[in-house]
Amino acid sequence: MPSLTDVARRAKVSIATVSRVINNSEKVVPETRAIVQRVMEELGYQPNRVARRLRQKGGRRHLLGLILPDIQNPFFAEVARGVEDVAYANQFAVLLCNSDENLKKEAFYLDVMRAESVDGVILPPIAERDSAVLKLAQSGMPVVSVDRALNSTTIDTVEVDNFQGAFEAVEHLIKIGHKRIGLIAGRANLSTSRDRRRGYEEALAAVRLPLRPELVRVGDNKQASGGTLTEELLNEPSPPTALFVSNNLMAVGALEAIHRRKLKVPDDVALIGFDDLPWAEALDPPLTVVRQPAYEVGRAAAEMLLKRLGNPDLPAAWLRLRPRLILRKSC
Amino acid sequence: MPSLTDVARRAKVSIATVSRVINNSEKVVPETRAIVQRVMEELGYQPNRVARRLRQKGGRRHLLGLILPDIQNPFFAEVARGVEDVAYANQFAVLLCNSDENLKKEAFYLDVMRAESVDGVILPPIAERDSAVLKLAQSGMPVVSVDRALNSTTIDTVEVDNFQGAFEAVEHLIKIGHKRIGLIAGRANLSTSRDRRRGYEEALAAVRLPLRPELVRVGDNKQASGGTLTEELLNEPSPPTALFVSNNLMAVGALEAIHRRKLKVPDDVALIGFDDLPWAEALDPPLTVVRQPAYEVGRAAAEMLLKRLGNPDLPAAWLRLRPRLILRKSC
DNA sequence: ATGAGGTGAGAAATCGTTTCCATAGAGTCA
DNA sequence: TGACTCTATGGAAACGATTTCTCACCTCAT
Repeated sequence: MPSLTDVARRAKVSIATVSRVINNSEKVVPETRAIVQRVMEELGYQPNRVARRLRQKGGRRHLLGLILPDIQNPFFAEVARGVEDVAYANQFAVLLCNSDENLKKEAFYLDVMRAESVDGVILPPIAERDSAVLKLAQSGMPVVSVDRALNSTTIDTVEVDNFQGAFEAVEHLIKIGHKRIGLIAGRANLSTSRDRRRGYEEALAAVRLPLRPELVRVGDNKQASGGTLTEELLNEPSPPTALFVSNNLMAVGALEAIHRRKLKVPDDVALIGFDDLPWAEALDPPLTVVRQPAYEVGRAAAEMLLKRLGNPDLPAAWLRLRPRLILRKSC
Repeated sequence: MPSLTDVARRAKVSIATVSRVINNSEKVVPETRAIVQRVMEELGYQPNRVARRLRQKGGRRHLLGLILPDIQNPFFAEVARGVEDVAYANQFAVLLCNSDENLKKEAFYLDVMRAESVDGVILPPIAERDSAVLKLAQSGMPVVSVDRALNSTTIDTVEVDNFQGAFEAVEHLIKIGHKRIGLIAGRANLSTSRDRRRGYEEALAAVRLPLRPELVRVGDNKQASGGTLTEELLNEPSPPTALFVSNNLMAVGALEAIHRRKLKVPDDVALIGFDDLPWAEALDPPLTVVRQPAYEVGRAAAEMLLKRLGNPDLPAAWLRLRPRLILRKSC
């Protein structure tokens, strides 16, 4: 693999000149430039990003980190696409890692990010007060928190109005006549779970429906827990007639559990999930969901990060996108 | 961010000694080691991977590249998890990119990989004779081809027995009485598409059923094309009574199209897809599929790559995993 | 007491860039 | 013509590690 030095030697100029040609910074006389470019062509030279990054402390490394809690969750996959498309358009590569909702794994990857000296990091923090992330941000690394909020006002954030989305969903269930509405809430410590739960509670309160703790369960955002918790709820002495499930995977789990009980959706139990699924239409029945603009979330986060790289002194930005209730057949 | 030099100065030793402590290579007297370690602790020192990579030409960079055609396809997401878990267990970070089935994008990312000097690259090649990938491999970069085969015998490959899977699926359709079986094939230029198609053809031939070209359509592996092609097939003068769909996303599209026509699965049209889906059970009806061991594929690929890093002179390995027909309700 | 041998640690080279500073040569102007 | 400014280019330092070479010092045997 040829290096700058090889090119310089072959073109009979100094490495400084070659570097100038590459970065077409300062002036290089057209003839010299032509020669150098020809030699680069001949040798198939390509600058070594590692060396470049080492030297260039202030500059763009054209690399950004994305740490996702679960790449198998279609919501995050869609966020990733949003990030990735913006990155690619700006010739950034994305270093994508999976934290598995595991703080230790996240810490490992944050270290990797720091050590790889990426330009910035985008992530849905695993907990609201995630000290590893806060520390990284304080050390000067640009960080954008997506989907979930961090307990800090100085960090760029892109989130969805979870309260509003949940409120509308439960409001809809009430409007079509449900009085006993169960909630399968998301993992604790997540701003999203809290906000969605609050939406559920206030939608009930708004029409003076009692909040029944026995109809509320807390899951871990995975498909399996959606199933077992739904079974628990259906086993209650007087089970709910409708279910609001705080995340997409758990909603699928809930649907499966209901099928196992040979119950009909929506006649026996109505169901609304949070987060759309590309295959929601093909489910039995097509699932009513609160759709988050996941792609937009990713796109906005990446753009926010790039903007911050351009101007590090910008005040922290906070973007809240609107979710949308998509009515299908499950309620 | 403290550097080796800072640690050395603070510990009153040379940078060489600090380096030796870090890599606990050669001998360092315990006392010195203790001092250095204490200082590293105090300063929160962490070696800079960029600098390390620059120098260390032969050594492990603990970074591997994964280029996926579509991260939103659950099959690839599962592969990614397999890769990622092995990587994490060996303290490797994964540089994950999305080629979007786009050769130009893939080429860009391959350049990034080379420039980032990753240890090796894992990818499902976008085409069978993918010159960019072959060139990279020839330049000495370890490459593992997953899921899809490359037109080369010198590249490590992990694939699934697509022929066998398709054969069994179509054989099953025949066994339950279908005679007019449609095929929605995958994108051309893919070894997987070719093998699955061959499985379809030979399963028909095995029982002397005619191969009807009008019942075969070629899609692009995306959900939308599954839908439109299914509609085309259903519009045929004498439409198929069963459909074998060569990929998971297209199968979902097919299911939706069938629903749009108010037809019943499996009574009006039976359906088998290739690739399982985490939510296949919740579909209407639960989808019969040929399940590929996606996680295993990723795991095996990562292990193969790590093994090659340990011993570059190993002959090329070729692993073919068995898929499994999972009978649900769609046929 | 002296030389051999072993061991721990420092000095310096190196990786491939960027960038600051120096300089040669050309051009400009009085 | 000499002083002065440009400007294109070269030289060399720096980035932060690894690694080779070298050396000082200690031990032990002769």
